Amino acid sequence: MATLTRKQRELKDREAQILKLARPILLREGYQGLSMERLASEMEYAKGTLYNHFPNKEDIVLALAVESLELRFQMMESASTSSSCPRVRLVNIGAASELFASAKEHFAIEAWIRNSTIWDKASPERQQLIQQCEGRCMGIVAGLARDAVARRDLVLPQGLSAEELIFGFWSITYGSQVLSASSPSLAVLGITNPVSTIRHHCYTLLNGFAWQPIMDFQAHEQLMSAESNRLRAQFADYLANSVTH
Amino acid sequence: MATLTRKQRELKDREAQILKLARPILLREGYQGLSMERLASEMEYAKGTLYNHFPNKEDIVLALAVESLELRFQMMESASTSSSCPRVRLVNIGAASELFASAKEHFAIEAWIRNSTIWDKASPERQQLIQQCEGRCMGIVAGLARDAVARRDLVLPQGLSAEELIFGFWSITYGSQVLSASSPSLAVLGITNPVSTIRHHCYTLLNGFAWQPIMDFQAHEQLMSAESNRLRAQFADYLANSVTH
DNA sequence: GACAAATCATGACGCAGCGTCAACAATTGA
DNA sequence: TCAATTGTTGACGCTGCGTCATGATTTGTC
Repeated sequence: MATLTRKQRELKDREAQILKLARPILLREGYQGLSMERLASEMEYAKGTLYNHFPNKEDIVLALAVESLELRFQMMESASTSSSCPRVRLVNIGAASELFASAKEHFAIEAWIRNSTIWDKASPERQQLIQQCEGRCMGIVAGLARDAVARRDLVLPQGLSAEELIFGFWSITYGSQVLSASSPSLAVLGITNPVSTIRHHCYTLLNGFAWQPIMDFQAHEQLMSAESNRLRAQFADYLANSVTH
Repeated sequence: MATLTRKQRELKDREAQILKLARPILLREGYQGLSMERLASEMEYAKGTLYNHFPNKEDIVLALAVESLELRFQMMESASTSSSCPRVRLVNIGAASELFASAKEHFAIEAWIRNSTIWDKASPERQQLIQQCEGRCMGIVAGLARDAVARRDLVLPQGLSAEELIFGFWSITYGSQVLSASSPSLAVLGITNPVSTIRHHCYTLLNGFAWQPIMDFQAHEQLMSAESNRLRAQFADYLANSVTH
């Protein structure tokens, strides 16, 4: 019977299945394209069953974001342990952030959850999970800055904490990624290669803070592309798979 | 008659009236809170009449954004002509940008239009208007950078155009503003004063590019707060009025 | 001032999509 | 074997967008 053949499919990790189905829809057709009825019918379940797993549509988006942020965290952690020199580690994290943003099916989710319409309707539990992810990411990078201070590679300017110093890099990276993704035709404005442009700014900012070892931009670029390749290989599954599927 | 008393109200600038009504709703209750029926009933018009002015709900949001960007442009222009020294002018524009972002009823609109769900459904005409505003803003700031180059206050690094140099400042400013507005509790992460933090980064970046005249952070701060006060006074009407009303 | 043409206003209607819930089915446990 | 519990279903209520036939108002013309 039809009922039986569906029952054979696991009942356990349906939540993961839902998310797996929802992610590409959200990527390809946006928030409008994702409807509970559609999700239900494509899964061959009734709508009510979905609501046994998620209290509302917004919570599905947050759940996707948790998955994505988990990936971001892993990439950042991998990048931050791939060297012993704090400045190099920070640059490597920059490469991780670039790579993450290039995977639109992950990065775009972050834009959705910063939308108050979505954030506010999701469950507090899920909201908290996201904040934890964010906190852990900040923890990695701020810790790294503190290492640099301990080693005397970096002197924090009067009035800036390690977290606040990192916030600048977070802002410029995230800001440029948002603008690149949403500003229709940066190229028309004269910005042809935003990624490389922002690399240049981060490099200048690092030198501006006199974060040792000072290097030239060539060396900076070489570090970034090397780490970028390493990460791309390490996380190929999570990046490529989810694009095609 | 009831019909007459409403007719007495101007028939001409109803579009402006609609926007005036819509803005505070959008600010206070978000995109969900803004409904065509509500807008219509609060204006004492039928829904169909609204659709004589705007093809859809999204277009209203873009129209609001055009108004806001117009204000941003004026503030930037005022800031950029309030000194003859390019570096000071750029810092003043930074103050304008801070001030603009502090007016949530304007800044929040920008977040909405970067949402593809909204952008894509709006009319091409309105989309184009927005892009023009953006272009004009970039024009001011990039022109300023070019002035600096002409005066030998600034040497563009190999591979960066004036626009690309400006893009860095745009990204860090905008990024920090988005994060401040949407990251629930930056303070928990250790960022207590994002605005002043980003001032510090911009200052460091300017020095990093060796943009003359090099100054100390004290001087930078003083410039910013002076310009901030000047702008606040000049644009008091547009900032305060729209908050209360 | 009378009448036609053009313009504008109206709100009932069709439709899509969210979330609920009473009814029903399956599973568990004794 | 028969509760009791747990899981599934889809029709239903409701909100809100955008349309359009109908009717009102204005404009233009003689």
